[in-house]
Amino acid sequence: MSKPLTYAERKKRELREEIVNTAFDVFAEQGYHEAGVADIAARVGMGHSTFYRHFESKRAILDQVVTNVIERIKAALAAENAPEAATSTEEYRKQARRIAIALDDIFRDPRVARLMLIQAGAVDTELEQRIFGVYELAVRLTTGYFDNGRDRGYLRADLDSTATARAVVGLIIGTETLLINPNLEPAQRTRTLDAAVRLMLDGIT
Amino acid sequence: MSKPLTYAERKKRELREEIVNTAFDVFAEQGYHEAGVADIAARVGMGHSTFYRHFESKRAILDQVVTNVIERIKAALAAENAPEAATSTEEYRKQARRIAIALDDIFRDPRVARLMLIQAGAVDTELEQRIFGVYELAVRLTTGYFDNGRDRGYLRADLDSTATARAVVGLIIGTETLLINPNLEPAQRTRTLDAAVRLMLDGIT
Amino acid sequence: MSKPLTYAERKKRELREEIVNTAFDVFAEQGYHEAGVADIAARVGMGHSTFYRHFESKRAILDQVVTNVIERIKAALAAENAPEAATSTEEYRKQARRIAIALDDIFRDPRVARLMLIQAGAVDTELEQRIFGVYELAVRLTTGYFDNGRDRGYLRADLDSTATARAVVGLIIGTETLLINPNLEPAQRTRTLDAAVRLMLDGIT
Amino acid sequence: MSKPLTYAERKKRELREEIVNTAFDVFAEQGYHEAGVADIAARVGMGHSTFYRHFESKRAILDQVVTNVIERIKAALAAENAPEAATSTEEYRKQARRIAIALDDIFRDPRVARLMLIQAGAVDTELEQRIFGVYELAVRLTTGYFDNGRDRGYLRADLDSTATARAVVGLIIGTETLLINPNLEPAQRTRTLDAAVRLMLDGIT
DNA sequence: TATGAATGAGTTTTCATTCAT
DNA sequence: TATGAATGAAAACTCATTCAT
Repeated sequence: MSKPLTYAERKKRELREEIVNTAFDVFAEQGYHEAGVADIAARVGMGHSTFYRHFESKRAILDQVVTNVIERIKAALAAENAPEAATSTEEYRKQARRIAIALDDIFRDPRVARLMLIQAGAVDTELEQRIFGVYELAVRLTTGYFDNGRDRGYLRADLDSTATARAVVGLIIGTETLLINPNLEPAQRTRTLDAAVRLMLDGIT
Repeated sequence: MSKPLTYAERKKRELREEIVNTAFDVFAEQGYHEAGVADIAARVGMGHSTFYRHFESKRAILDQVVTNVIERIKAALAAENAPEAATSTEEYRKQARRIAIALDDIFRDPRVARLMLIQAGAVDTELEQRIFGVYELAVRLTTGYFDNGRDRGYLRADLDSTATARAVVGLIIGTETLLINPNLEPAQRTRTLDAAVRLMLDGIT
Repeated sequence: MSKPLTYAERKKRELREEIVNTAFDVFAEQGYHEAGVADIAARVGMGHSTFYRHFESKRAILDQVVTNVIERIKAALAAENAPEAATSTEEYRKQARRIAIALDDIFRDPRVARLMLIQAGAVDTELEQRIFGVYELAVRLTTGYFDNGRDRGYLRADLDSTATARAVVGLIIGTETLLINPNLEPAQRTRTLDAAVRLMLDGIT
Repeated sequence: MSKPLTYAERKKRELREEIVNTAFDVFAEQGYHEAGVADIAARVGMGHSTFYRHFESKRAILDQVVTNVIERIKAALAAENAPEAATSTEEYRKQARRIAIALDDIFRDPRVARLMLIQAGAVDTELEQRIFGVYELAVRLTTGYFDNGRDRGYLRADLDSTATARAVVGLIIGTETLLINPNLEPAQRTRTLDAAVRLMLDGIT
């Protein structure tokens, strides 16, 4: 599928990646609107007009950054994408925990959390739609798990799978949002995530 | 406490409120950064410089809008602010539902949700801190409820109250965030909220 | 020439004068461009639109203030306006000193100095012309004194009366300008003025 | 001290100088407050935002213009900065004339005179202080000359050197101010300056 | 008549993007 | 190709003046 690349092509691709990565840092730190193309270019160490040899616009690179993150999220969700896998409550709990850990692996990076949960939604409608698209994908996948679990009998029979899936995805992104708060003691992260998983499985009662 | 107001003072106050309200609409619809003072003024039907007779700056009116919303949230939280109130599981369930409904009453207004959950965090650090401040207040109050419930024996004895409180608040704001999505069928709102409350109380298993 | 004024007319005239006086203060303190009509009105203790019942514009009141000062200067110059008066060197020295004192009486008021020597010239061409007009009037009068003194033999026969008159008027306004400097010790004022008069009469050699 | 400059650097520096020079013209002609950044840019023949690539603000370029002029004035004053130089009345007269000519060389440029003597003082307190600073420097230097001349016996023994120095500096700036008047016949300039020097040396009597 | 309210013209400044070397 | 230079569209904000009560 991929032809061998010339040295120049490889170099260019590497630079492109470096720009994306730097933009990721800069957008997360300063916010998309506060950040300037010049900030990104300066941090990469190149002239700011060179930026435009690699990306169409400031908006375009944000798209790229977001796309990358979304890919990673989708991959994390897909990895466990075998609703039939779990056959017992115990397996189910483990599966749930694995997914939680996989997602948290992505979101514990403050850049990811800040960009996806705080910045991206505020840029424009199109990006907002993309974010909501990911959320709804997660909801659909989760619905699948729930349907499977209910069919196999280790989830409540009266479970409203879609609605509950949405609540669970909400639980994840909401909790990750709260964990962005830099004033929190680090220990709270693990405890909060444990509590979230436990909440999902057993509720508080 | 309140002196009798002259007609002019009343008029001025009303206009101020109208501006705040319009700004609320405009910020929620277009986003804070996209919206201009001129947009707000035009929608109120006044010259743009008149805006500055009532507010110091664009940023200042955002503060006012956010302050108003925060007040309402605090009021909603405070209304049920009697951790000892519930003395049985049943009462507890009702109390939880009441709080959920009260909060949802506020957040079902798409302006509130868009502004607080999508826009405000992306404006600047100071506003972000205020938002986190409200979240943490909610966490503290919720922790109180949980401690009470655990003490009285109708909540799990091994409940990590603070961590769980954070997860619950995350559940609320995350779920409300997902419910902003305008592509959702309206029916999903009720079902999702029910599922969220149920999730909190009983988990999925 | 003047009919008896009604009470209302007198009141109005008084208020007008108060506004002029206040404008004088404000323009001198803050500078014409920095000062706002609102500042003047506020200090008089009236609404700012009332200002426009008494003056056409911000520029118009500056004109009035300047006119008043120019009147005073002209009066001071005219008081000694009798070129033939001095008949001896001694009388001449006294006359020169009297004029210097009379002018300094006007310019020692920092408002006058700041307004006339620093602010007024920078407003617009028309006002600049008026200021230059006063200077040239002073030059003409001084030329008259010099012609008289030369005719009577107590001034140098080779005196270029107009050119010298211009230098003398320059000496006055330049010295007064330097004396505006608030960092100067008060004692310097008298000494500097004495030196200026002495310079004019005897030179430094 | 100076590294070789690239072509681009030279170009940039030249443009910067051209902007400063144009700003000088514009400020002198229209006055600082009346002039807009757009006027300067338009006259240079560039877009108005380009201005901001070279200077921080409108105020900043005024500072630069004024700094340049002050440097020239200081240089002119320093050139004769050898109070001991003159040893006889005759030498002294020549020295005085040289200084007068050097200063007039600077101030005969109407831009210099208008900017320094009319505009700059009216901009803000900080600039006013800088102007007064130059005047006081001139006073200090002049005081040195006078002390020297008095010590050597070719100036009046009762000369109040500082006060007289201030009067002389006043004489210079005041006379230059009067010579700004565009209605004056050109011949008056020379005659007035001669008269001013003569006034300083011999007085009118 | 006196006033606060309203206004819009005008100014400075920023920054994503294009141009020319 | 890489870059600094140039640009203009846009936006926030000010204030002298007019309007309406």
